Amino acid sequence: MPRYNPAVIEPKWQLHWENNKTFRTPEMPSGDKVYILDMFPYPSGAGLHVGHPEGYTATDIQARYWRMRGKSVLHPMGYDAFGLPAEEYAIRTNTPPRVSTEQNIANFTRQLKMLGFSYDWDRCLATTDREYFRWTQWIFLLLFDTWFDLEQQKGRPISELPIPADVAAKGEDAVSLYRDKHRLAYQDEALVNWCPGLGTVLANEEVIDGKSERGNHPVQRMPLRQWMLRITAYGDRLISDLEGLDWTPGIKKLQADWIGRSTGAEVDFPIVPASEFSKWQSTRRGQAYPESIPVDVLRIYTTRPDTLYGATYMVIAPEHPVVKTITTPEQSAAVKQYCDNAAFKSDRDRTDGDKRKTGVFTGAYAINPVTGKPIPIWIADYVLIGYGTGAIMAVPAHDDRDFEFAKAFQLPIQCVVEPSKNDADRETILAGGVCFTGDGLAINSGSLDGLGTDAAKAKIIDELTASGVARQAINYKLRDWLFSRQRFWGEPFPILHELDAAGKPTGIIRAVDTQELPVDLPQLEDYKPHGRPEPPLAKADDSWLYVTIDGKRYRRETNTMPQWAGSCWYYLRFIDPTNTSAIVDRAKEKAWMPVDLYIGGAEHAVLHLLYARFWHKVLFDRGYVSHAEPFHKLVNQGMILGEVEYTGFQTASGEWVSAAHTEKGETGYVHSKTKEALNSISVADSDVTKSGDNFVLASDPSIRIDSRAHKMSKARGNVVNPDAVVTEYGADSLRLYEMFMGPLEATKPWSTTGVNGVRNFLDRVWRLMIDTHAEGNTLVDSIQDVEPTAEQNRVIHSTIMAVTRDIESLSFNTAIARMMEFVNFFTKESVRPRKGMEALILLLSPYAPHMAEEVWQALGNTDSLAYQAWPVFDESLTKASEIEVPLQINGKLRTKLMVPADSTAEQLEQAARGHERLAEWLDGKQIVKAIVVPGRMVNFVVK
RNA sequence: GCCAAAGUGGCGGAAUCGGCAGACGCGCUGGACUCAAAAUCCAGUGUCCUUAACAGACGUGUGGGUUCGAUUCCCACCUUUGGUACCA
Repeated sequence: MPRYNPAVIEPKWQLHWENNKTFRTPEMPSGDKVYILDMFPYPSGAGLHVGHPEGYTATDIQARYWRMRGKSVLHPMGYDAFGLPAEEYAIRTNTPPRVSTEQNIANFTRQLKMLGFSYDWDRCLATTDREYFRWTQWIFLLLFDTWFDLEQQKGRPISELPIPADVAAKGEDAVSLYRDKHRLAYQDEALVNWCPGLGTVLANEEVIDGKSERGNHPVQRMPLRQWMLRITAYGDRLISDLEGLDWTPGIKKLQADWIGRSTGAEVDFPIVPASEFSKWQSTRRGQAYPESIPVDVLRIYTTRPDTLYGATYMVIAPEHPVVKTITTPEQSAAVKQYCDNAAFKSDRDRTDGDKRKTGVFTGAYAINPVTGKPIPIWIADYVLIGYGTGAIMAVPAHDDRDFEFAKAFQLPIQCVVEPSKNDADRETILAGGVCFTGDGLAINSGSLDGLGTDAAKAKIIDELTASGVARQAINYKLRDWLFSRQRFWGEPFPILHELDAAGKPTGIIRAVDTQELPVDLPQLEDYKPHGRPEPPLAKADDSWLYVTIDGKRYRRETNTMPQWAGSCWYYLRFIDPTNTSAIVDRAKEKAWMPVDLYIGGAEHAVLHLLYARFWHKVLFDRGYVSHAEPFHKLVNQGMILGEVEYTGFQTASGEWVSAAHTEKGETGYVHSKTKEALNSISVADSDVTKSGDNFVLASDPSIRIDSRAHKMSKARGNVVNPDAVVTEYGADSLRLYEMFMGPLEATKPWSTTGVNGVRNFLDRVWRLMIDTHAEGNTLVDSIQDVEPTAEQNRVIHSTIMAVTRDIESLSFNTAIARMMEFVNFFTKESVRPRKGMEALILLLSPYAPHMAEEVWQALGNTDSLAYQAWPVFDESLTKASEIEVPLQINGKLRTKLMVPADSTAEQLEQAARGHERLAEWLDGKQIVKAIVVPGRMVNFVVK
């Protein structure tokens, strides 16, 4: 065969691997196992993006490498196919979602196979498979059957939930409702994010800036009865278990911050006339801190109980229940207007713009329980109903938001924390003129005076706990997970609502028997959202919608699960994809889990990983999995940007404007002085030159040109299609290039000439071994069965050493560079020992498997190299007998010296002192000190 | 604003522990081969000074510091990218 032709070689080997089931994984690992997982893709209509193969190639290299090292490797692939985009695509193309999803999956599969990934395709699954979502529904029922025992910090079967005597006394229905309230999956009337544009409610995590993450539609808040998952119960464990994971500190922190655990205190402020305060105080002293909030108090949460003496007013959220009861008649009109306004505002409007504080006075007062003074109660939307108790004590002297609010409404500011003596603003802070949020010494605070912030916090909590006014409390930013969606293309809930004789729901719910799973989606002609919160499944035929069991009539739950559901546990199903009696076989689970390496995009750093960890912990508590955490090592691949573009700016009349004088306006770029709209002009590479730190127009250096790589997008027209790259350069070139671009985790721009460069390398490898003039795959004559020379051995063994080390540390770019050096070296050698050539092909095989197989065959092997032993290196052969050592004077490199590699420090120094070039430098100077690092360098400090 | 990551030639990037800055690739320049081109092979390629060589000076965002020696460690600042946004 004359030339390297991937168009022939690649399909040949793909077919070979498929027919021979080369990458079939054993049911159970033999010896060491390694589970290498990709974040499975969403099979969109657009097909594979060049970002996908980046992570997939990295994991494939790992999988192929560890197979050659003799481990049992589990390396599966599947599809996350339920969810909004698939449904929107289906509506747009007027195809049923199941049909369009299957088409998209077929296309993705074709593309993935075209790239030669070594997945065990027999384990492929899609979250939309009935046999898959049967078990997603089963896990939901497990959540439904579990309550969280706070004492044990553990999920337990609902049947073990202690029922209080007073509830038990009220009968079976009361017990049933009590249980429902404690389940990990529960229904709640909650203020939800309703998105009319998508026709569904969204999780907090799916709302960004008051708009839907998907589609950027406005989101409103409205009360709706929804399914919730009690993820907050696992908040502490989700934080503390991060510790043992091999994730970057950044990602861990992101998760911990998202969960947002804070410790502080809940404090009751009585809403009573000042004259009755002491009476209230003495009643409280005699009792425990009440679990539910009494009618005569406003309960707040604070992380700064040490500043209680500085609380000069209170603020409650507009949705707070006491708004109705405490507002005075004089204020009621203003209050009503403010609250109505807030309700109509989306979160976007609330947080938009300059965040100027707004609010209204209720007319009511509460008593500060430490000073006994009445302080006014205000309503403001900067206090959120969903966090803490929905009410705060405002300490304007020591909280930025309270300070701004106090300034806006002329409320008193009382400093109670003294800043350090050398604080520049000390006097102003003490006078209440500037807000001070740092730690300091308590002042104007009764018994706390003189204590540091932490000590003051501890003391005030002790005192108030003793007098029944406060207690220590923990809060999370994380909210319970809103789990239902009003869309068609998702897993139906396996839940039945009991109906009375008149067909009205009784409020009693029951789980669908696990034997009846899966609950399939009904056939629907019209599944489009209609902008009302009634789910599309409600339009199903009665035969689907209504069920009679033991003479009782039920209506099916018509909400569906969010897209996250299926991806919360797919890694478990890969272990045992066809099991019909359990989510996964216990022994297999124990043998294969946890996932040893998990690679995917950083966009899943919070949501997917948090949700999956939560489900995994519930499965763990209930004894279905053997590890508390599913993903041991996590790596986020960086984004691949489009090619670098040079952009210049011109006025409407065609005059160039330097990029230094432009800024981003509302619709595009404008002149920073005149605000005149500018046109962005793409400038050719050849018309640009570098000047200082910037690029400028070659014809006019005063015009700065913007140079950057942009995100790939259809609108910009810079999307690179993997199909086209494979057609032009081959899959091995695409794989190799994506690994050669730079570190896996870095964001990096695409470069077509770069792809050409690695293709060039593969051509060189080919010519190094294959005689391009002969018929068939004949080796070049220079490959001979001889022992390598010492120099050749050095190259061979140091390459094996470096490539092995780099592959294990995921430094693929440097591993490829080492192989290029190997090829550059042996291209010049007229005798190429067969051993060395075989080693190179094995080293290269995880990166460019098709070509490697082809050359391996030409080298006379009949089997696939997929399970060939990885080359071993002899470290003693990697070392040269003589090395070049730099000689420095005062830390500056002056010359170099050839010495035997094993020279001692003394020998090195002697050799250096005798070096003639150095003598010139030492002339007339005195050597004060000599620093000698054997094998590294010599440095003389001279005067 | 806050959090995270990052700033090295014309470009992507490399440099286990603080020890020869710029591996490898792209691009560019020159040469060989060719009628010619492509392909291939060979050589060169951080900036500046000097006619040139030898050599020298400078050089890892900026300014300081620690050190015999700093891309690497410390402090301050600037810029870029990503995330996040009133969580009391």
